[in-house]
Amino acid sequence: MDPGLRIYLESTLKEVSIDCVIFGFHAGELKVLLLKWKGIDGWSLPGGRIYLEESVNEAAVRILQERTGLKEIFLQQFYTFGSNDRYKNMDVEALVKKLEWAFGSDFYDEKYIKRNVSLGYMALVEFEQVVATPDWYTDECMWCEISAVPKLLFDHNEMIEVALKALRRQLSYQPIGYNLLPEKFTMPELQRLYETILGKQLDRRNFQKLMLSYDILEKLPEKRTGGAFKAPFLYRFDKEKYDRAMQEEILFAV
Amino acid sequence: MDPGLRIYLESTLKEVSIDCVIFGFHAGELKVLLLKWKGIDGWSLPGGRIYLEESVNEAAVRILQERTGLKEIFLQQFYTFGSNDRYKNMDVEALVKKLEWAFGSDFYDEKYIKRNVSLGYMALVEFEQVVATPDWYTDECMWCEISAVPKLLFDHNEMIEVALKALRRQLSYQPIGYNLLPEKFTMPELQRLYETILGKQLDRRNFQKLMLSYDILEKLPEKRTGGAFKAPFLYRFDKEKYDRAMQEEILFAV
DNA sequence: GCAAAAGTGTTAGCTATACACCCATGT
DNA sequence: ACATGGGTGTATAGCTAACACTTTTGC
Repeated sequence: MDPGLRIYLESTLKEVSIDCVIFGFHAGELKVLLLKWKGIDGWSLPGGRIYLEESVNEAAVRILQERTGLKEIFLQQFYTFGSNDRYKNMDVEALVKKLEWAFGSDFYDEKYIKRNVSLGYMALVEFEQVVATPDWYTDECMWCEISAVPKLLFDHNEMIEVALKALRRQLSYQPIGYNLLPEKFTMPELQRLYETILGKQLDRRNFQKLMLSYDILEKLPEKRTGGAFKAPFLYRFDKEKYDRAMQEEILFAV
Repeated sequence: MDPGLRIYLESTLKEVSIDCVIFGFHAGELKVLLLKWKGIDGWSLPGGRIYLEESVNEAAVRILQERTGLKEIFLQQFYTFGSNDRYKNMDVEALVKKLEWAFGSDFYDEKYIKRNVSLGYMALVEFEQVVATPDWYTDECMWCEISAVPKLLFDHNEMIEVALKALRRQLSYQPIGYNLLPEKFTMPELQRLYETILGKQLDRRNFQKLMLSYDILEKLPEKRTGGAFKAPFLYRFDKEKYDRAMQEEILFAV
């Protein structure tokens, strides 16, 4: 086994790890970041382990930074997955063989694979700013449309489902967008984001009225030029008011 | 150390454990179940460890049953606490000494106390049905009004805060009451429950209208007699409709 | 000029809220 | 009888939801 990997395995918690559902928004589509495992034909969510001396939230921030290069972004726990049959839909024997082949015969250990509690974190990131980087286990990154996620390793498909549900729920009591959109964005872009997350169409006029009524947007004098058709106005979040709305959990009835 | 306790410690996960905020409702007050530790003068939330072969949700159900005698009740994860400074407000040295004195000098082990991730579960229970039972560590149970919780061991005060916040949030998109109230209850009792959780007064007529509009209540021909004053009607939840409302997460704008 | 997207206001229906009087029961 | 709590309906304000035409721009 790679000595670096060994040190990592031995200086981190064994029974608990973190998996991240990293949501990005691009070309009118909600996407998640996936990693392809070395040596086996399987994709998974980015994840990682917790060093003994860091908090789980710190670990999540670190893992996110390692995979995306981003710091100080929206990142929160959404569920902790602790089934003892988290691998029930997989051919565990075959997977273990492949893992041993790829990572060395001492990689597989009951305590690393049989019984692991995963803390699910979800992150909202600006797609354009992400520099996706694989980890020890993986050698390829991919942004995948939420509606076209392939069968993933472990219970990661379920994790995405649960994260999406949590995200939708969150949309009803907190504003979303600060971390998913670039600094300046147009109202139609914001609307597309909401529509994508909620999975339903919204009325343009009502959406605009609603968003403006929350008093967290600043209309800029500029417009987004260069696109085809009529140039839309640009907006920016008023960070202070946005944060206050986050705190207060004002009802966002969309 | 007690041999039973030793077996328990050794057949359970070491880095992860469960703490339960068990909410009950009695005499118009929201209460939580607390346990008093043996040998030391400290109270904590009921908690427990996870056997290697059970899922964390199964463990939570088991722990709840061990402490309250109840099964099949409302129980769900609300947050996972994984700070590495979860004991920062405590005199850890002194606590450890007391624990060793109470449980044997081999009780304390870095891996059991220094770095432990706690899965916070909250339960809603019918106060009257609970037969509170202490565990290995404790010898006394107490229902404590939510507004009068003493300084607890570990970070358990914070846990109650977070649980209460989650409960309030939940109230806005799911009905609550099935597990907190006896089978038959009056509208004023239900209202008191909501008022207690939300921490604010509600209008009687509007509350009744709202609750009835959700179509999850069944009005019974009986009344609650025996009390002073006019006898109120009894209601019962229509379990099927109630469960559907839980599933659908209909907006409960209270 | 035409197709596609963006800007903008009004109205109707509904829901949330505020509010008061009578009734039943125990003391 | 009176004090206390429970039962019930209505009117108003505010919000949600539905809806269409004009403007801009690239082709």
